[in-house]
Amino acid sequence: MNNKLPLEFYRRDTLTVAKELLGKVLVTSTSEGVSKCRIVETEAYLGHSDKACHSYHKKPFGRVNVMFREGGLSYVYLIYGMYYCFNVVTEQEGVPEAVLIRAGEPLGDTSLTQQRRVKAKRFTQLLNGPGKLCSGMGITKEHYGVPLNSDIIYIEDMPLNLGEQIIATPRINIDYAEEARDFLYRFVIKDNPHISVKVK
DNA sequence: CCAAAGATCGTCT
DNA sequence: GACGATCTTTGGA
Repeated sequence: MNNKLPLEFYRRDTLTVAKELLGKVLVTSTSEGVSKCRIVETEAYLGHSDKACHSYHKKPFGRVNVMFREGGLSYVYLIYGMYYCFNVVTEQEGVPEAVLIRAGEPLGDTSLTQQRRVKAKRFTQLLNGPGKLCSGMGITKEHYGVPLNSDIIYIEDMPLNLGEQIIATPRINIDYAEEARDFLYRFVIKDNPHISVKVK
């Protein structure tokens, strides 16, 4: 089976995409092998109105260039000099918005993910954070600007499980962003054990 | 040119 | 709960 989400899926309102990505299946394919996970936590970053967004009051150069392009591309950046974070670019060309994929639930054969995350003490800690997710799925700067219908990285359509609910909360670690701190732009699957930070 | 901070994680107390 | 690792990007002089 191969139901990759079409690129049109990403070329819509960023908050809608952030919510609808929950439950979908992220697939990566590297020289080491194929890895899959179910997306359980996302955050929206809204260019013009959002002080927490990398592209806030920015021109399309350097790291954020890909955010200004058409939805459906991958935006990967290095954080704190050590960890990658994986985002999905959304909206139309010229609207610099994206969704950060913060946590996933490993699916299928998880041996490769476990090899990449030898420090994880529990199964639920394999992909429960943006840096861990990139590490465990083998996502690096090589994936910067790659379209999400390519063979090396894509997302499969998948409905939420019966009875699962979506919760909106403030985003994690953006205390510097003044009023944007309080925006309810983080979305998680309620009660899922693989999310990065417990909902209060 | 240089200083400082950051959409994090693992370790230690 | 606090802190250090590590390096790109940014902002100010």
